[in-house]
Amino acid sequence: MTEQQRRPTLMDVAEAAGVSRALVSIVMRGAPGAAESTRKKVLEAARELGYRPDSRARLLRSARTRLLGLSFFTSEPFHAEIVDAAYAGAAERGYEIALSAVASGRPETRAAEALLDMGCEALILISPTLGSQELAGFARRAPVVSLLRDDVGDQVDSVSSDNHAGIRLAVEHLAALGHRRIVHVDGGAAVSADQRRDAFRTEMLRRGLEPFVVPGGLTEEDGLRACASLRGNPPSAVIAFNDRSALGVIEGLRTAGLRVPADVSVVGYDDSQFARLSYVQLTSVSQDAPLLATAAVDRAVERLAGADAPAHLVRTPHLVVRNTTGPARPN
Amino acid sequence: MTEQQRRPTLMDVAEAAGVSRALVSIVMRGAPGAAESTRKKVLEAARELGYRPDSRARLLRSARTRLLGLSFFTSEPFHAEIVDAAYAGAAERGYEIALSAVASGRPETRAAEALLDMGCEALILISPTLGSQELAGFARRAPVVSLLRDDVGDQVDSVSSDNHAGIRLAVEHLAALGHRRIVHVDGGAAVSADQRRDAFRTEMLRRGLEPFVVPGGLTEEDGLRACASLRGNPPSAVIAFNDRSALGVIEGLRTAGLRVPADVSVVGYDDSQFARLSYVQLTSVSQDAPLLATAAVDRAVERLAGADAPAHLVRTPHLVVRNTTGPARPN
DNA sequence: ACCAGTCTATAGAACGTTCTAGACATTCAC
DNA sequence: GTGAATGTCTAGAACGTTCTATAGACTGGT
Repeated sequence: MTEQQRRPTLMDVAEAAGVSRALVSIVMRGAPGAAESTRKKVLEAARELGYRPDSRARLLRSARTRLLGLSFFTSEPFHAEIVDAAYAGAAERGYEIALSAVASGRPETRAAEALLDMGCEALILISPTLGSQELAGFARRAPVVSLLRDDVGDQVDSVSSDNHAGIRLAVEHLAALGHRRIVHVDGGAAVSADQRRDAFRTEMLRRGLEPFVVPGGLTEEDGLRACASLRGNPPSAVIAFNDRSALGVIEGLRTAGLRVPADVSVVGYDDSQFARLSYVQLTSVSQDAPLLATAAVDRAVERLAGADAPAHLVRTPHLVVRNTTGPARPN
Repeated sequence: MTEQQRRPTLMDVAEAAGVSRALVSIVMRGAPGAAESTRKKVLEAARELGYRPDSRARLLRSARTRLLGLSFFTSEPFHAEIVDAAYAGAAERGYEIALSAVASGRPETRAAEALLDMGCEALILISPTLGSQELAGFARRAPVVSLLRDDVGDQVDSVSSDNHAGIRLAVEHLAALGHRRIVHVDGGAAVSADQRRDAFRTEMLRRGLEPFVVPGGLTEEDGLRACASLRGNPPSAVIAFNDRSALGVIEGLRTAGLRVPADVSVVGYDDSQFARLSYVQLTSVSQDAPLLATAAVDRAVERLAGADAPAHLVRTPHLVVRNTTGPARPN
């Protein structure tokens, strides 16, 4: 049962195929320098023995590990979507992904250090909370790409979503439906809450509309609470900071006897898996995880290919219209 | 900017401290065999140079890597909670966790192979979908622990939650509140749906109650749909297969003009992060991610310590009572 | 004085790969 | 027919650790 037989090495395959270790290495890597006939022979021997290259040794020896380190938060469902897309993006460019989670007793520095220790050539950190000082420290050891956060100093690349554009899409959409009294339930002290709030003000004023902003937050409770403060003078439409908050808002409107979208339209932000699948069918601004993930991978690869200096890339979000927005009620 | 200076090695530290490589290794590992004075000296030199051990080399050379491989699905939020807890559990026992995700273009076999290639001593697979044939294949190379699934053959350990006990808790709770017409919206073809359905039947019959079962599924839509089929003869209480389905049920009841819990009580399953934080305040059966995670880690460690044969462990869930359950309406 | 035991330290092999340099054949150009 | 170029292969060093074996310096007991 527990007969842990030693796993076969290059040497074993070499002996079985009657060639040298180096040649087996060449064949396994798909590198040029082996005749087609021997290539077949070696591959056959490897298959026979159940040989798999040892990634530790491979990583240790090779000049280029072609390994991209990716850190994510276990507490953020959206990060999982990015992880998913990053695997595909990396594979396309001939890179592997090494994962490291930021978890309860495991701070971000630890997660990042672990990736470096594994031999990652570059780091992609999803919504890092580290100071730009510390980020710069990592950047001295390998290219670092910050994903979902752009105020990370000039030593670090960043790929983020255009918050202004996202809010503009939401305002545009609602304005086109005839809404005029639009309220933004903001994200409080959250990352990028300021950007979205400012964008809301700008876009509303540009259209000659008054920008009502209500303090909110990241959770359903925050949305619910914000909604309560609107009691007595309900808006025609609400743009929430994120989907979870939007859900709270919807809940609040309902308990106040208002229908969505017949009486009030609601727009979320994130287009989270939840918003998509849920019975809620939330109209939401999508940051597009796959897009962001591949952009981050691309940027990391470019830096490794010798791109001069860190850049701050911004991707444009798009609006996904579902069932929580509709024409404004004539009054 | 891109001055990638070579990272310091044991050799560099050894030279700086004026000792041998081997001694530095001993100090860095905290192994016995170094005088306290030199230990300080070496540590100081390492700190000075910013030395960090190279995990590739370390993993390659050491007999015991003390590395536990953990595979999870990016699509399952609950898995993230387990990953979180696994880090803590492993650290407590002096092990590290290596992560590998099952993602879109990345099947489970690939995730598991990668972990083995990295030198993991044991594998913990969260809700594996592999056949017991394939699982046994991995088990020949290293101890494998299946988490959240127990029908995995006799070559593989499993740690799962007692579905029968979970359902019993829910039925008990509702019965104690005076509910008699209780409906189970089941999980369709999902893993452990059968177990929960059977448990529901048994527990209801034991109490002389008729076990109504309605086909459901994993998502909010499934719950919503199931609810629609109950129209006309609403139950007094509903036990859903999971929290997401429970949410759909609640939504369905509401649109039918029924209040929760005043008119109908609803119990979910999973006690997901979502159910906890949400404004919904769902009463739910908790599988307790930390408990399951540490149990899985423990089991892996025991197997590595030489535990004879694979075992199938079952952990008991508990009920978290929140605001979606209340006394049955007298009629 | 001597041996056994303990503590500290080191040299050098080993882990399983990739890389560098070069050997040997064969082909090609002239 | 010669030199260069190309294609195939190999020996052996290297990557940065840990491990095994052993050396030397002390102790303390006889």
